[in-house]
Amino acid sequence: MAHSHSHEHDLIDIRAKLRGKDRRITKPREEILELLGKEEHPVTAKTLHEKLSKSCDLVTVYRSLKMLESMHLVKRFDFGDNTARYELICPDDHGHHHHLICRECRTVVEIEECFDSELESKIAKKHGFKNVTHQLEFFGLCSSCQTA
Amino acid sequence: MAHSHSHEHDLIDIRAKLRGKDRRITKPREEILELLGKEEHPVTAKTLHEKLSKSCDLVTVYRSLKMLESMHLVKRFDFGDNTARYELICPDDHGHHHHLICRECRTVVEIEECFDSELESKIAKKHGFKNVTHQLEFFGLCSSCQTA
DNA sequence: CGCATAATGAAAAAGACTTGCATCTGAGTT
DNA sequence: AACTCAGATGCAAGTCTTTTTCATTATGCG
Repeated sequence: MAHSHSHEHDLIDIRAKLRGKDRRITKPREEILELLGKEEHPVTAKTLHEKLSKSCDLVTVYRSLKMLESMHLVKRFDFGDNTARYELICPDDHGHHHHLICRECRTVVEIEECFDSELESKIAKKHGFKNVTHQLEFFGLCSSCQTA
Repeated sequence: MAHSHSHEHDLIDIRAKLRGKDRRITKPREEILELLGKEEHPVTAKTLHEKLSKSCDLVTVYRSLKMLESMHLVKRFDFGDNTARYELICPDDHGHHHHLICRECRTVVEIEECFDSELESKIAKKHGFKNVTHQLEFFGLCSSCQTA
């Protein structure tokens, strides 16, 4: 899936958003955002920290991700292995897409398909909820792992 | 959602399944299954252990849940708080249903609705995956928390 | 430039889950 | 009913992810 467009624009947006909330633009945060922009799939804090070549503490990675999530700049995913993964929310899909994960080798495929949104509003209405979103992930056996 | 039917039958089934796999029916396991049968919503190992009035070690709860999951007798859910929750798979829905969780107070509502299964087979086919399942949870603000 | 306050690093803690190992027990066999 | 042994348990300790505390540093507004 495409994170391949120019990021300069996004970065400016993000800076503006941070300033507006009394948040500072620091080196760790810039590096984290830059790295996230290059990732194809959701990454764990630990992986991110390793790729950052330890230029900041792992704690800072955790803190930054949490903060960025609260500002809706990144999105958290759960692949069922007790480890949070994060992706930069890209304007294309408003951060809304899903994944298909191989139960065996953990390969991840980005999925743009989703069910009709009226299902969600129906459910929201039925139970008196507002602001309903969903987390949807698919799990299966990828072609390589089927034979093995 | 209904876990309200007779459990005797289920329990017999379960015993048979366990025996067939060289698994033993022990007091902790019986109690865990019985308790799970009474739960309305997925529960964490810790909660289960507390309700078990500590009649067995927490480790045994973890081990049992893992084992029962591998035998497809219970299902694991992720509500995005780094803690696994488990539900007894009831034959009614083949263990397939979803939840609507309040982001604020963490109230859980069981949801029977789901998208058309052809979406899943379409995705499986498109990426050469087999045996595809999905995890789907809805998050929102329940009526009480909207006003607060 | 200076200052208030947000962010960071380091260490420690918290929390969920797992593992090692000695002991115990379920359940098939005699 | 006793025998046997693999599977199950308890307890202690360990791992892994994430959070907290607190002293120190640094961003960015005035």
